[in-house]
This record gives sequence, structure tokens and C-alpha cells, in this order.
Amino acid sequence: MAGDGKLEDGEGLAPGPGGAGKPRLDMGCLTEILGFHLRMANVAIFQDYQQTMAGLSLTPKQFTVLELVGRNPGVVQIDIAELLSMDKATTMALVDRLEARNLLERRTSTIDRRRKDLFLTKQGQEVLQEARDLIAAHEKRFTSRFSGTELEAFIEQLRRIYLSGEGPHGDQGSGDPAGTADTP
Amino acid sequence: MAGDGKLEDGEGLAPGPGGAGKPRLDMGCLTEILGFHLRMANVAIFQDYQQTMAGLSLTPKQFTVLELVGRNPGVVQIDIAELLSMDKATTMALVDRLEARNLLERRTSTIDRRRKDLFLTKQGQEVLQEARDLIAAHEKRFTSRFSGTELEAFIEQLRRIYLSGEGPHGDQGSGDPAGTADTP
DNA sequence: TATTGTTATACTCTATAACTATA
DNA sequence: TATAGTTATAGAGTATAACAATA
Repeated sequence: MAGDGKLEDGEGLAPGPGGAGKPRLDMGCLTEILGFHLRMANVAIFQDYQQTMAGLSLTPKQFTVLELVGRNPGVVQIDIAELLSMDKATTMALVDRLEARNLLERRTSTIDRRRKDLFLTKQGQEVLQEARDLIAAHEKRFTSRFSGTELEAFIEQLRRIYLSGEGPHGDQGSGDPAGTADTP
Repeated sequence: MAGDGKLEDGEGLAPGPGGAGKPRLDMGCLTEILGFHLRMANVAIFQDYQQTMAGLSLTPKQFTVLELVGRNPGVVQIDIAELLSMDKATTMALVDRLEARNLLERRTSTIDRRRKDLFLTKQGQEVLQEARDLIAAHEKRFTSRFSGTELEAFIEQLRRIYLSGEGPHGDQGSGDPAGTADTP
């Protein structure tokens, strides 16, 4: 049984109180789980990202949306939501925050008044460019660990993970978490 | 990992065959950003995970903690927090939820009364085993896309992302908002 | 004084549902 | 009837800060 164990406190497990180093725990089946390594990598990158973007306070998703709106002026929320597999209500809140910061604006579509076309404001364009520069440096801290061919293969493998579910299921909501939620 | 879960942001980027559905947007610099692909892959795996574990309703983080406690009986929260780069308050909440479901229990350490040793309950052991089985099938749906050597290389690359702070600096505290939150 | 656990607080994400205004 | 946006609500994750007990 796995869990009944009886290790007394300090045995082998953790470094005792005051012990300096990291805890070396038995990772069990986690070492073989692709999703586990993926999440750990995601967290590591996120933490560096956060420090990098502290000044701009743009989350990865917010940056993604700014980039999408910047590259596709007039794109509507529903398309962003689908592309990023987000709920439309979640997308709403995200866009609200960006709009509140005056980084983008909504304009009712002239051809379909239900739609609100999205455009970056001048400030949004400036912030986006700043963000791109910061992110480039941030990215380099990780990509520099790989050779050109390694990086290419790495990204191809990541795409192989997320570009497969084409036909079958419709998208689903996400849930995280986390890297951040208890969500995966 | 750390996160308890939530991460996920987009998915579905794919060029879907179904013409009608997906928007074809210019992804701009996103296509070159490692962190973006990592998040997308994370989301894809998370969504499959979510469907797989719907019956047990265990988030990836919750499963991770159960596995760690199962493999390391008596481990304390602070060590789990450090290993997974989570805040100790976040870890607290996570453990609270597992305890509320009677999957694990806290016992005050006999040698350091500040500590609470963690142990799986009998029910926790059973749920953990069920989860392991479900996850094995879930994992296979993704790992089957790679050859043995490819998978090995892939995981090594992921580890290269998150195991960098090993020698020199300690890792860093937390700071994540969620892969969750608008977190990575 | 430092550490572990804890609580309180606030913000965000996520999902669902229902409502609006258009189409 | 269907779609795009919107609002309301609920449950969860995450981070910060402060506190208690113990070392």
C-alpha cells in the first residue's frame, strides 16, 4: 500500500527543519507523465514571464489577445474565444480589462450590429510593441538552451500535441490551471 | 506545475478542415514563441485530462499531490509547495480540499510540532490507484504520437526548461498566477 | 529570529445560465 | 430560430499579508 506508510518525520524524505536544500521526494509515476513535465515547464516559463512583464502587467493571455487584435484589426470576440478555446464570457472579461486600460476598443460593426469589432488604441499599440520586446528577451533565456534544430524539433513536438484533435471533440473549455487552477 | 490547475489558455489553433468553423487569424509573433506553444499543448492535454477524470474530479495538481503523499508518507506541505513551485497558502487550500474529501489527513509531527505530516487515507489510496489507471490511458492518447526515442527527447527538453535553476540559484518562489489565472 | 501552518483578503479564471439586440 | 455580446453567479486557483505556535 502505497500510502500507509510509516515514515517518521525526518526519514529520508525531506531535509529537516532548517535544512537548506530542496526536498528530494519520490516522484512516483509523475516522472513518466508527459502532462506533468509539460505543466512544470509551463510554470517555469510563466514565472520568468511574470518577472519580465512586471512593469507592463500583461498576462500571457492578455498579450496573446493584444497580438491577435493588433495583427487582425476588427477581429471579434467570438473568434478569439474559439481560437483560444476560451468561454465567451471569459473572453468578455479579458477584453473588458484591456479596454478598461485603454489598450483596445470595441466598435459596433457596420455590417452586423451584433458584432463589436476590436481595435488597438494607440496606447495599445505602444504597449504591445514594448511587450514584444520584453518577451523576446524573456524567450531567449529559454530558447538559448537549445540548438536551432533542437528548438525546431521541440516546437514541432509541442504542435503535435495540440494540433491533433481536429475532428473529434469540439473544443471544450479549459480549466486551469495553472497552470494556475487546480486545473491541469 | 504547480499550479493547481488551471492553466490553459488557448487551443484550437489548428487549421481546421471544417471550413466553416474556425477563424483563420494571423498569429503574428505568437508562432515563434515557445511559451505560447507550451501553453497550447498544456491546454490540449488538460482538456483531454478533464474528460478523462470527470468521474473522479481530481485536477492535475490534486493528482500530483496525492501521488507525492502516497509515495512519500509523512511529507509536509512546505516541501510539496517548494517542489511544485506553489505558494504555501495555495498549497494549504489544495490540501484542505483533499482533506475535506477524506483523501488524505494531517497529523502533527511528533518531532516538530509545527509540522503536519500528510498521509493518504484508505479512500485516498483507492482514488489514487483509480486515477493512475485513468491517467495511463489518457497519457497514451498523446504519447502514442511519438516514438520511444522521440518521447524521451521530448521529455528531456521539457525538463531542460524547468530544471535550470538547479545548481546555482535556488528556484524561485512562486509567482504564478495561473497558468491559471491569466497565468500561464 | 526563523519556520510551518494558518487565516483573511483580493483578483482572476472558468463555466453555466439567462438576457439583449440583432440577424 | 440563431448568433454576438452581455450580465450574473458560483466555484476554484493564486498571491499577498499578517498571525499563531513552535523551534
